[in-house]
Amino acid sequence: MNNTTLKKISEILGLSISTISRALKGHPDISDKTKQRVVELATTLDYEPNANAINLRTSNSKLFGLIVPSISNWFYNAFIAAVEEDSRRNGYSLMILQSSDDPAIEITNLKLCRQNRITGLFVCISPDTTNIEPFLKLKEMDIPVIFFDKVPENNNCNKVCVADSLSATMAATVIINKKKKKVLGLFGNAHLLMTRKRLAAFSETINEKLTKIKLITDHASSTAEAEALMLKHLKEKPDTVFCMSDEILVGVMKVIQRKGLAVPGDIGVITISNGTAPKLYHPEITYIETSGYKLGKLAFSSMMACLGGSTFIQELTAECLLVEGGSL
Amino acid sequence: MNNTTLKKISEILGLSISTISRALKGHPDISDKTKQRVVELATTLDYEPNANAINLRTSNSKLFGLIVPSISNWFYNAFIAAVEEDSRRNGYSLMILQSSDDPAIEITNLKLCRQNRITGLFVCISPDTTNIEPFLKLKEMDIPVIFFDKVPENNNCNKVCVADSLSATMAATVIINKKKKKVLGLFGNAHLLMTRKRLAAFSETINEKLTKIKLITDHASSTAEAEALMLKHLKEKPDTVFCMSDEILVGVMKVIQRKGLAVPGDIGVITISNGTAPKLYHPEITYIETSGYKLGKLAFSSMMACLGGSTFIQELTAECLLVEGGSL
DNA sequence: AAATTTGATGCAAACGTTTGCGGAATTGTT
DNA sequence: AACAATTCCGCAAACGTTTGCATCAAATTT
Repeated sequence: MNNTTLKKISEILGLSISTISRALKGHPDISDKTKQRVVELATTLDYEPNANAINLRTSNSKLFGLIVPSISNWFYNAFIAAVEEDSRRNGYSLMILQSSDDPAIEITNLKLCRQNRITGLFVCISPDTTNIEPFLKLKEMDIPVIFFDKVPENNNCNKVCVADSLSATMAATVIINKKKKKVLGLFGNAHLLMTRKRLAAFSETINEKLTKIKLITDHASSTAEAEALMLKHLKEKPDTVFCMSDEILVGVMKVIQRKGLAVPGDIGVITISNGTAPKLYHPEITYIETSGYKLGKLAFSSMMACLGGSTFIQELTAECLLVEGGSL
Repeated sequence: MNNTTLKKISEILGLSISTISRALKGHPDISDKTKQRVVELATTLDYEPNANAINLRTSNSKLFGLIVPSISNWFYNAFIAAVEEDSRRNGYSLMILQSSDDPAIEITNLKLCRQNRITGLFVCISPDTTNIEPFLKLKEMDIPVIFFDKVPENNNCNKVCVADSLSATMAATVIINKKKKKVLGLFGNAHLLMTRKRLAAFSETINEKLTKIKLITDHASSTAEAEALMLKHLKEKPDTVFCMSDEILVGVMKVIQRKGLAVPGDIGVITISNGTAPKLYHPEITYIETSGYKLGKLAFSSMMACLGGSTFIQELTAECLLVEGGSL
């Protein structure tokens, strides 16, 4: 372990440790000549400051924690990529932990974050997390917590979310404008807040405009289930299918391929998505973009605001966007 | 900042810091009664040991670094998930950094790892990284470095790789067994070692068996390019298309969908993949699995071996596996 | 020439742990 | 009753930094 320390440099140069420390960070008290000597030796010795010592001394870890159900997910991927990018640019490191939808692992991960004295936390809670006390406790310790995507209903915390209602409304509007007559709406797990919001907004929009659109809705909590439901509802001859998420879309598209249906000739397709899945098909699927990347950027700026002293509790929403494919 | 420390506990209990420290970790020198008192107070005060102080004192960070070109990638995702899982289970934390294929960012990330005194590093170098000296320097400092996936040609380092040649050979064998006559093989960026290996193994196998199979090969370095090439080569009426990677597969499938071709009726498809993409289509695409997850597990065990004192330099290869879809 | 300012550096404490060693009180052994 | 062993605990140094304050020589001012 060939670790260079300030002490080692100071001994070689016959200077004190504090002089080395100051020289290395360009403190005006130190003469240029000394600075140069120090910097030179430091680079040849491959000196790297010990982050642990610095954090200990300054109690500023420059480290964010990020807890997410799974990193193998198109949406979270994009979110993480954005946060990682901004963190690095701002001199922060990121500790990424996945909870696998297990509240116990979530607690373990949280503990890890605390032990590492993170400066702030980004967290997407698992669906089964009922007790968010441990997270709020961080806040009491002046460690900002930004909840994202799946957020607690509690409203005394900072949240950044996808625009669930708006995105569903936008999708519905597109469908209406295209003069569709019979729509199959496939939604996710019914007990998720996200699902309830999207379902409400979608059916409300479809119905309120007196469009005489016939709407069939159902819930699938996995791709396989979506596939089965699509197969079933196909008998009712919808002219359009709306998918609440990528997970659903993939199931739907498998049925469409299996049945050899033409898109949009035989059936139109529209989905809400981060953008990855819609681009896998031909024609590309028209979708309302709810970008994980944008959400990540938003979360980061919210974090920086908190660190900047803002105690303003807010719930932010990432803008969404219609991206036209050729599927409708 | 309501941080409980050993000192605080010791003052409340009228004991010394060392006693608290020992009590908390079940040291035999401490009486059961004291231990109980200490543990009790520690939990009510939400004591969490300061990892920075521990690392500084013990110079053992229990932290791994992981540098990867991009985390938004099906293969790396799976790899990361595996490493993250094993790390947590073994009491390690993981610092994940993405280099965006930029050698400069790679260096920055490496520096971050060094400053945080990581215990070991997993790294997939970017294609443009020519100088791996900085990585080898870590090794000299007794910090194990496990190269994965895209590894340097230098053979004095630990590597874990996908079985490039074998996977391509397996795919070719499947094609031969299915008595295909005219095969289009689409490969990736020609200057990558991986591509060269796969191309060599594939065409060698196809040709050597005197199968009279007609083989057309080409190189695409993006999905869009693959799409264009597929479109072009379709005129030559291949009965089978082999894709070297997911990236290629997606482009190929878009053309197949666009042309309304039936799989496997009009054309057979086989690919090498981590498994995500092939399952998006119907019928599911037959593929040779090169699992990021398995590779992650392998990398982790290799890391643990190094930390266990093994100085044995080795290049490991993850096994691969034929997964039958219905596309051939 | 004395006093003051300026410039460059060093001292030492602190951050929160771990751990070798030493010490006092209790218990056990002849 | 004298001694040895055991049990339980505290002292203090060390890990590598940062930083307020002190120091001291040289340069400047009076």
